[in-house]
Amino acid sequence: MSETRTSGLEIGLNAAIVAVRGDVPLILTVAGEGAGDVALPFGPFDPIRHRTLEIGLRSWVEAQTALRLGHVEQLYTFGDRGRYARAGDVGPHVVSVGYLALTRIAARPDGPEGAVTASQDVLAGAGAAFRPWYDHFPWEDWRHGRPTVVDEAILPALRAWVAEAPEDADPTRAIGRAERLRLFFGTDGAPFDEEKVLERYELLYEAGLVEEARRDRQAAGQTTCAPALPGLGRAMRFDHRRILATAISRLRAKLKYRPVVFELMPEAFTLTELQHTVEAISGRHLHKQNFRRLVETAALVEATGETSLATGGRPASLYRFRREVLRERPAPGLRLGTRA
Amino acid sequence: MSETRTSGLEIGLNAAIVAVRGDVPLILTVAGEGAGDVALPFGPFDPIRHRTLEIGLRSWVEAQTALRLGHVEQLYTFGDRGRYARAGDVGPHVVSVGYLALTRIAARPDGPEGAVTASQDVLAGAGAAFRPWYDHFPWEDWRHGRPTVVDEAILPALRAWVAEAPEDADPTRAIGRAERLRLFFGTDGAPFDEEKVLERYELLYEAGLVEEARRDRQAAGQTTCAPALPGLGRAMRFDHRRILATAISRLRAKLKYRPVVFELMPEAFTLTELQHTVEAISGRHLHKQNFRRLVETAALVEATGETSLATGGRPASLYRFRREVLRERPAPGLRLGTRA
DNA sequence: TCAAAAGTGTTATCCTTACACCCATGT
DNA sequence: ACATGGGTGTAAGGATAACACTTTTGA
Repeated sequence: MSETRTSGLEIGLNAAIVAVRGDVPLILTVAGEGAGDVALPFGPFDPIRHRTLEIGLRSWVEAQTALRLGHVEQLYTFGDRGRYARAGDVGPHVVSVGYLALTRIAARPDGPEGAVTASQDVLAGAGAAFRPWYDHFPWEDWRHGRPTVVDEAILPALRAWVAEAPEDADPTRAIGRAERLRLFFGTDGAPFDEEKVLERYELLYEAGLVEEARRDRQAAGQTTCAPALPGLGRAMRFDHRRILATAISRLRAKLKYRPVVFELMPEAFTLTELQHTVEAISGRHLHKQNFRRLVETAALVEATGETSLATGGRPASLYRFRREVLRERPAPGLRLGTRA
Repeated sequence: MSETRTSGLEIGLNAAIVAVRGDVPLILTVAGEGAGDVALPFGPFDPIRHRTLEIGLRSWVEAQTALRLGHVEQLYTFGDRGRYARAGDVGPHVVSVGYLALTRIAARPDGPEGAVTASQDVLAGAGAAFRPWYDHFPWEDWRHGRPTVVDEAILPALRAWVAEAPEDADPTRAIGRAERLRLFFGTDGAPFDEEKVLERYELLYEAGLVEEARRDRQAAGQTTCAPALPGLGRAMRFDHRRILATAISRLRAKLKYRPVVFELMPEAFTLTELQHTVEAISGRHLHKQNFRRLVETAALVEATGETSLATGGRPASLYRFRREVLRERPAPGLRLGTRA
């Protein structure tokens, strides 16, 4: 599952494969070359064997991981390997196409983090594992309010970086450092937009605070590279964390107009489980009553008639996704407002 | 500006370059090989000379057309050349990355359609020309109500196609022919969604109504290929019309949350001109008063103090884009509702 | 004076947000 | 009985959609 190289131009497919277990959004990772090196699963595109990029992606993912992919969506095509790419890192030239894919794993937390299901056994053999995506983006989990790492580490560091050059040197850039900080992190009265995951990551990269920035600059021969800020999550290989940021952004946006959550849910679920899944992905706390009315008025689910006893309180009605909405409404999703 | 071919895998960049003149949205096209063959401008990506795909795109576009591109955005990467691709059509394997780019041309209709501006002279030399995009998508212009071609040609033909197999044979497809017709074309009480340009085109393709479908199926060796329905606009080379459909979809969506219209407007403009440009792109008629309030409350523009006398009636105040909104609001766009 | 297009004021309706409260189960 | 989470009704505020009307120019 590591990059192969041939001469000439090559197309690589990178997959951000997402699942949710309980309240934890997970991303499938593979072990990189060095110790502690974590990467997204990667496969070459062979145009002879596969008619389209998506078919090629599904093919190697399903062969190597025994996972059944639900929704699959192209994210972005990168022609470069990070902005400060090392020559010789990969074959001469790899253009990589990023994909987001959703899959279902054993739904409930049935043991410690290390517990594996049948499909995960297969993965473990290849050095692959689902890991919580907030391990890589601790500043993106706002379910319990603004994360402490934002106030204690990120904002002070970014404010210092803003102070270095409040108005950006680059004249092609539409807005300066100060405004980007304000808009992307929701400071100084600006509303926080949970969809701007990529913007936040790129700001942290540009400010040199994430490990990848330090690594890339060092490789590019820059002498003065400050150490990365601690607490900013686990780095990934190449620009994989940027791809993951793109995936999270896209998924958080898509939730609102397409019923993609249900690709991550078991067949039957309670409304609270559904809410927790949406909260896990969007990184926001939602208002219970409003969420329920939203789901109800959107007619996204129907009661199965069963109830779940595993709640710890009053038993909850079980629901299933109402597939018919796809035929009825043009954009069926959870049109979350600013609060719920 | 035509496809070159070498051995091995190659990356091509296709650009949908959009401008607006008066009430007419335009797309830059180049002459293909055969007579009447129209294509999107195409250029190879050379990873040695250009660090990123976007830099590569801007480079050959600006070199060949003397156009200054504003907003540039990646659309989609296609690994195949149409679903019924002919072998040997292009070099062994070309993966093409589609881009949307916006540019400004002489704003007002200053003569017949053939009139050229300075930059268009350069284009004419390369066989390139801006042409109205609704030439390729006559069913997408709903500014004066539902287009006649929809009622007279498309709906009857699609209903016949639905009657052939109301429930789709393909079980992986979420919704059947009947529902797709209803949702994508807004029949039987479903609301019309002007953003579903790609979905509509693909439906017409699948139903075998557009010229490209006939061409591709014939090339794939299908014996029974009904002639394409007349009146369904000018076909394009390869899958370029699909790329253009993607571009229009994306632009219509983006209008609503990013101030991209202004990339197509001259420095100063009247509110009616702005409205007409938005209507031209979105293909919808907008309610004047509501549009004006929208622009005003969103604080997207500011008066220049000048007035325009070229209105044919009462002179109109001139406005310019208020760049500061980029710093103030997180998603500044024309949040068009269902009516305005 | 009339046509043509600019520009304004106001109301009914729906959707979003937020509040406070009741219900059914396990311990 | 009480803790825990499931589940509901309803009112305030704001945004949207639609109405009809006045103003300023050129011909």
